Amino acid sequence: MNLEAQRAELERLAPELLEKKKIEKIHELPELEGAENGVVMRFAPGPTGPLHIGHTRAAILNDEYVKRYGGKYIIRLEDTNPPTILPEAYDLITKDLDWLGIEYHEVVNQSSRFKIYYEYAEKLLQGGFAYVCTCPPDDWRTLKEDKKPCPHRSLEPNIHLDLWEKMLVGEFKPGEISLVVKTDLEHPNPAVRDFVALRLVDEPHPLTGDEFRVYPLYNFSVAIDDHLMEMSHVLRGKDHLNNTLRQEYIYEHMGWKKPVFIHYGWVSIEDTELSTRKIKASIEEGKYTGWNDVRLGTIAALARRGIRSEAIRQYWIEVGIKSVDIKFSWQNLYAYNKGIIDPVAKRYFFVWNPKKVTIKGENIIKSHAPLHPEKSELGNREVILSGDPIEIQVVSEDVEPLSPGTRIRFKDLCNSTSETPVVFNYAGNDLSFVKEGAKIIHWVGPDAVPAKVHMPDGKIIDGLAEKAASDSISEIVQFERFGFVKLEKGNEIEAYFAHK
RNA sequence: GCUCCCAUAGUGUAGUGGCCAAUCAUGUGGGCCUCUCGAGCCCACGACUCGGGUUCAAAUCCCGAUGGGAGCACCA
Repeated sequence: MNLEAQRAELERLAPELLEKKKIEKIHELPELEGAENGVVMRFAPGPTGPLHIGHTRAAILNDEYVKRYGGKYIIRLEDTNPPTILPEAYDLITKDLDWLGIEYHEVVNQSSRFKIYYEYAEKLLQGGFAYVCTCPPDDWRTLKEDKKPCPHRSLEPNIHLDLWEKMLVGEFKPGEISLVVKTDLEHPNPAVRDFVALRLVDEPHPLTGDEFRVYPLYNFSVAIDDHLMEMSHVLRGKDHLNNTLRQEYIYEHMGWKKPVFIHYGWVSIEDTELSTRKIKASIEEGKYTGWNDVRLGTIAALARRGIRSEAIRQYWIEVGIKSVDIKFSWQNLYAYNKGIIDPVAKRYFFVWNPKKVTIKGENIIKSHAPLHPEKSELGNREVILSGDPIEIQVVSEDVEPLSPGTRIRFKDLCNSTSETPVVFNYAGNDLSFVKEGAKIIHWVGPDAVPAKVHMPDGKIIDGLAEKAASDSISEIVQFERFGFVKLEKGNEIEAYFAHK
């Protein structure tokens, strides 16, 4: 029986089986192994600047899991490299997290934990799992690349403890001494052989000043903190795969139970400047107006444009925690955002590239345009136009190509036929006109206010917005036939473009 | 150079050996619609990287190739 025949037979016997069942699948994150009794998770940014879209995956996904399983969510600011710290970032980051809807239970600065790090450094030294090295950094690295130990590696713990003491009290200068964690010099992966755990920094720290000179390095402080803070799961990007390998040596040296490590894929975000260092420099040069310049991918910029945090959350949940490398898709993010804001955004007319046109044959026309096409309860924008002839402004491109006699419906206003591209004859207000093929265009009356739309590429589109739009300052609205924007107060109407 | 990770439509995703003639979303094209180049509804387009192997049966397991990505800092 071929496919057609089978189908025909089925149709005869059990037609209901042929109906395609539409399964609305709600996309969910996969379960986490060993999470049944709650989790402790963390998000650990360096306070080098405010958060950007790239940070939100880790921040949101960890949050999602803590919300799902219950437990504790710790924000740990990894401020162990004074030169790169931006003091205001501490506040900017928690503000960004709040905006994102992250429910964290604790905020910890690593800079407040130096004594703890020293304590564990000493333990590692005592156990023979670390050594204090005074080789020139380059020499030490070269030896490591050749799988060779430096002369200090095999010395007795007592000697190291003694040097460590001297390192702490200030007998050395930065670059002269460091504390190194032993891993496996024979390891085929050069990225996991012995790594430096603590070093000297002379630059004052914005929070602790010059109280400490011995600074922990990333892999060391992370391993200590993750254990002490009792992390059950560490969910982070794949770029940390080799760091995990290194950190696991510390767990093994100390005899600690490891958390569950999960690494999601690398995300490439095109066409968006995300480098904190570069952004900071450009702000100082005046190239960007600030951290919330709409050309940027910072949380502050996205919020300003009318991107909702729920959209970002939905996007990352959809993407999930697979270890595939992905391309970030603005388009998909915008689609989620549109789903959220379209049902609530008020509609207004914005006329770019405006052109004055006249309507002859009627001296008073009233317009009631709904603020939202499906939500009549939001009310209308009422405009009364009068004059002889009546004068309005429309988008030039809408009328320029018009040949005489073309039917045009001015949306929510009236019908007309064109006499010339700028002169129209009133043709009643019966909506069947649209059915007959009239083109619908939007317009603004004489009371329109100047408006500027700031596009994400930095371009500014000047035009006129209907007066009622001033009632929605600081809201996300839709400029019909243009796109969604967020309104800001200015001398005129300042709008920041979100997406179509 | 060494090491590691990954591979389903343009993008993201479901899929854990038979129910895959492959899911959903997004996108693109078209249609419906008394008012958006919007929304909604409907239709269409579009993918298992390649080559071997295991098996009655492979998107799914194994090997190899190719391609993409990351790490090899006294940054985080």
